[in-house]
Amino acid sequence: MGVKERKERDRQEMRETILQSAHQLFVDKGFDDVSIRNIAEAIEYSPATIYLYFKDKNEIFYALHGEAFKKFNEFMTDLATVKDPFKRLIKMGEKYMEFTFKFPKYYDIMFIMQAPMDCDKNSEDWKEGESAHCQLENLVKECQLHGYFKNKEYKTLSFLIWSTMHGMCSLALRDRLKIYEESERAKMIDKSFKMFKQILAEL
Amino acid sequence: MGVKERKERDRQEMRETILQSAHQLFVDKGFDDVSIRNIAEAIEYSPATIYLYFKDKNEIFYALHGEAFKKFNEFMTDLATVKDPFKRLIKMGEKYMEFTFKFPKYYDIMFIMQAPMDCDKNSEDWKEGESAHCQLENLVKECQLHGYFKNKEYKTLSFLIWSTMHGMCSLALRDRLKIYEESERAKMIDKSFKMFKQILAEL
DNA sequence: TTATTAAAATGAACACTGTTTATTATTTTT
DNA sequence: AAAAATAATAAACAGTGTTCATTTTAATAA
Repeated sequence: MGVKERKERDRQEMRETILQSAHQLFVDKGFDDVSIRNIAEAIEYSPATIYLYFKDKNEIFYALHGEAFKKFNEFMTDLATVKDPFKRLIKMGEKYMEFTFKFPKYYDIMFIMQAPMDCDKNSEDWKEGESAHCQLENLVKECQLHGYFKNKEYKTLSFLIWSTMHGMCSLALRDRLKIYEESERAKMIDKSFKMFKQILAEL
Repeated sequence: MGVKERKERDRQEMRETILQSAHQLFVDKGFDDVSIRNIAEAIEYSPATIYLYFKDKNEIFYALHGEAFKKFNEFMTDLATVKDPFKRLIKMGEKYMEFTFKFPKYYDIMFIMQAPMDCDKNSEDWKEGESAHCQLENLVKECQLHGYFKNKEYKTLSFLIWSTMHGMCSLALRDRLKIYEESERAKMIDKSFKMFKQILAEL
């Protein structure tokens, strides 16, 4: 009598359906510009039904947040092909930027959006995020084994690197480069990243 | 017959009143959590009246955006007391962080918030922002005159410095330091900034 | 001072938003 | 086939930014 099991499967399926629609709408328009009614319409259910599967809009946020990090980690997998750890670190930076500008709504939900971040640190969704950060820290550590970053605490340096990358990306994403001529904006990011690479190399 | 002049004065006064209330509410609750009706109630006028003085909520955003930068520049004035340009740059970083955590809603509106940034680059409000950035660039240039940052393009380096500071501050403000233990979070920023200073000094 | 004109303020509405609840429709169990 | 449990919904609530026809207030002209 696997009726309970089937019910649970149906439930998960419905959650998945909702999340898929939410996801699609979200990537196009961003979290704030997608309403529960939009999602409901897309899956051809009433708005109230959504609330049978998700506590509120924020719970959908968490799920998408988790998905975004999953996508991010997948995006980073081919780093493994680069043998030299320092080169891999640089490649990681390049891919970080690529991800940012290819999936701006993801980046937003991952690192910028104000959202009740008082979530369960033990949840599935959160692990993907921790994994991403762990990868950076391990890579910095590995660099140290190869003679880079001497007399630098790897945790602190990792955060500093992340901050720098995030700073550039988020300023660009949130249109704070208007101080520069339009033609220079993209170049600014490039040159800045180049200089950053150089600084890291000489560290 | 200075009636037209007085009318214009009244108009500006009303704009000021609205802005002051908006400002107060905004600093407490943040832009998104302040409604036109809130502002209207505070100044004891009907919501529709606001629209006689501001095109929409975004125009109020612009004004507050400008005010924030003004406040920021004022906050930075006492940098002048530091003679050595490099020390002044470091002090600037310290004050940048101090401003961020003292006036988080300001920082938000200045550097993080998604808002139609397709504004008039020639407006009053914008100039304060440009001035702030100009100060950084000039300071970096001055450092170069004193032997710092050799073979580095000052514009690019300025942006890189800004990015790093913004990265640290905005990640903290938007609660993205949950990967670290609660007790370590504040220290992380401190240590990270310390390392940044060291790197800059050796550049 | 009164009538006319111009300006300012508003109440009410529109089309949205997230969310809750009482009601109805569908399944499962007895 | 009847009763119980589950799922889905329509309708409502309280809120949002914004617009517009109407009314109130102030300035000008007769």
